[in-house]
Amino acid sequence: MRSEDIARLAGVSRSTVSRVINNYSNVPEETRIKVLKVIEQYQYEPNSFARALAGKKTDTIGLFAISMNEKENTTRIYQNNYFAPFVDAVVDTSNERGCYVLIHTVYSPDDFLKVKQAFLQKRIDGGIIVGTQKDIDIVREMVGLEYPLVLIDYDITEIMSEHLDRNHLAIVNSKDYEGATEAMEYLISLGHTDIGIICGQMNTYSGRERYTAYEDTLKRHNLTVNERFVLKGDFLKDTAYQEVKQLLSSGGTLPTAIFSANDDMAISAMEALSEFGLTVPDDISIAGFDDIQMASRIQPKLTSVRLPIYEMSKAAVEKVIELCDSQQPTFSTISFPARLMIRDSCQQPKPNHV
Amino acid sequence: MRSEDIARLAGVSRSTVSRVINNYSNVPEETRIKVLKVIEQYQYEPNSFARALAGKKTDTIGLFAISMNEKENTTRIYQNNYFAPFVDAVVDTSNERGCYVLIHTVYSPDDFLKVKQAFLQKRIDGGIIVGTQKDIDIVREMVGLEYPLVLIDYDITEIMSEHLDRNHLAIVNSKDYEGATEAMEYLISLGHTDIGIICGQMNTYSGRERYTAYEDTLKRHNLTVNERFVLKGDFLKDTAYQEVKQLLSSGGTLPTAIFSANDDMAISAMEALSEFGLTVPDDISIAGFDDIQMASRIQPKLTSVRLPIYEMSKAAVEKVIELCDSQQPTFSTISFPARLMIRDSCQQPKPNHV
DNA sequence: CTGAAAGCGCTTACAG
DNA sequence: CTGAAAGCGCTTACAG
Repeated sequence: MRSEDIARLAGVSRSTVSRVINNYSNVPEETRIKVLKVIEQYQYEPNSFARALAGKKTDTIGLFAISMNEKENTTRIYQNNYFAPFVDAVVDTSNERGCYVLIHTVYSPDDFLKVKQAFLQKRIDGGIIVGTQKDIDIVREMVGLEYPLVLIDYDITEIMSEHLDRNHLAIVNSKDYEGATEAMEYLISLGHTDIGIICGQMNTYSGRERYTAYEDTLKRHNLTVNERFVLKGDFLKDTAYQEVKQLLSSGGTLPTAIFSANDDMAISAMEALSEFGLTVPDDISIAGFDDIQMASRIQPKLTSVRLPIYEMSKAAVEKVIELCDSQQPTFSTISFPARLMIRDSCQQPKPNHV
Repeated sequence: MRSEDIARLAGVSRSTVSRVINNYSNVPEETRIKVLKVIEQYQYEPNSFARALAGKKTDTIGLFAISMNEKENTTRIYQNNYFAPFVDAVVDTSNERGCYVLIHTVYSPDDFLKVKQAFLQKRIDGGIIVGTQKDIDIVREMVGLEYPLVLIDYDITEIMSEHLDRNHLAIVNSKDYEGATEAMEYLISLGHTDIGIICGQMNTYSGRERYTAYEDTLKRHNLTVNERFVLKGDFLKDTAYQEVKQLLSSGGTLPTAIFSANDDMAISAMEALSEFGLTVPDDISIAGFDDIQMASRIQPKLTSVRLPIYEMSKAAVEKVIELCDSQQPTFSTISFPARLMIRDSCQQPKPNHV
């Protein structure tokens, strides 16, 4: 069934069929109805490729999840508790808006070729990139392609200093610095002075922001950053687990509280602590970040900073669509608030603690 | 940059460019290299739509996740612990095979239109359908479209009796019956005789299989099915939670063990029990199904039946691709083994139990 | 081995 | 208001 068939059946030309499909105003109601009826009857759907070729949009956006250091076959990206909700929300919102979404995972720089291809082959109108380790080279290249693009969680300063703030770009961030600060202030308000951190990946915006908030808050309260308590975690469960184990078995003093740059790592830390015979929050308080589903379901319930993932994803989708539609696109930036969800994993430090 | 440009630059015709792109054998090495070099140099990518229009495949498969009864805005599908791994694995495998994947969620019958459209508009070469509540009408319609289609978790008997076993269809299942039987046998071997079940959705294949295994195993051991212990759960956390609460507060006898048709519901049940002052496994044993990530991370670690999701997804992708490629497609069926992961949530019933 | 040409199924100026 | 025609960027018989 092609538009030509519909045309014949309805007794009009392909042009007219096309006009009704594309909602042109200059077709009389009578004709429109006649054509629509035939279309309905035969369940006709215009070939999307032909439409796109002839200049229409593809009505599909790309969602690219970058996770270069998750090891193959161990941690897959959608089981990563950070990505799943984004995928969820982006697909949802796009579908609501009548857009299809093409989804692609990037585990290696090679995979990035496929992302570029998706644009070059005109498979998508625009794209959303989410994930850790988006180094500037890749972003520069993507931005250089001049297709509508939304970056989730990216350092605006970097964009600005590289003059990448083009008019087909938008950045969607969360206020990680503020959120992390809130968590730190909370820990300090409980009376903690020896506070450790499990860092995220420092080559991500959020990784850096969460760490900087940690450092700044300590300094503001005239507390020192104990290098021994600054653990590398890379946002990865395993890394965090190892690092905590190591700290525990080091024999030195321990922090009375730990702020973890994400929940996955916080939970790993709890496991490590528990295996070491330490209880949360009795012995050590732990606060996480992301407020993943599991956070409120483990024992003790994890105090964590919640990000409005759904709203962020929605904004991202709306932004790409907007960028695709507008003749006069603009560069824009939007940042969503984060908020501390206080639960059971933190309490005052034991008075007898060294 | 179009093939014509490449042709000019390489001093050949578009036909030749197309031949090297499509790996025709009858182009001399010299010419091939010459063309390839130009393509490389300009990072040319053939317009996917033009290719598709001219008869090539689209190299994209659709992944449709059906979840008609998750309520809007409460449980989103990718946070549903059953779907996330599928999405993960399907995207992974497809990408490896050089395929893009178009993903779409179906929350309502209306959404199904979009799935049909994806086929009708020729956006995809084939599709995979995963999810609960795939009723036969919809399947019949999809199969009727005559596009390569793979159904994950679908009752083969139903397909056969409806004569839907067409040659562009494949079914990928897991041995839920065997897995559930294993769990039940295990519970019985521990000494349980009063075993309850939290059912999944009975209009899904896996929901029925898991229940039937429960019933059959009890009968085989001459144990009776106590209707009071058969709880409706619909695979949903909330429903399960409510039902368990209700059973607990009913005042009647309680089962000594509960088999839950999925882990989400098992965990909800554990929450309900804990709020009621009951401990797992001391007071009541619980076994789940799916072995989601969280199963091994909660306290106590949940005994659960593991499904080889990754392998199933991979098989599904390979099957669609195979169906798309072959001129002589066949109807096929494949079923993967499930296996009980014994952890800490089950033990022998207390001797003093009524 | 290779080019000219038709065709894939649309959309959209253009002309009337 | 509407049709004929050109064009989107490919692929593939066809002919040589």
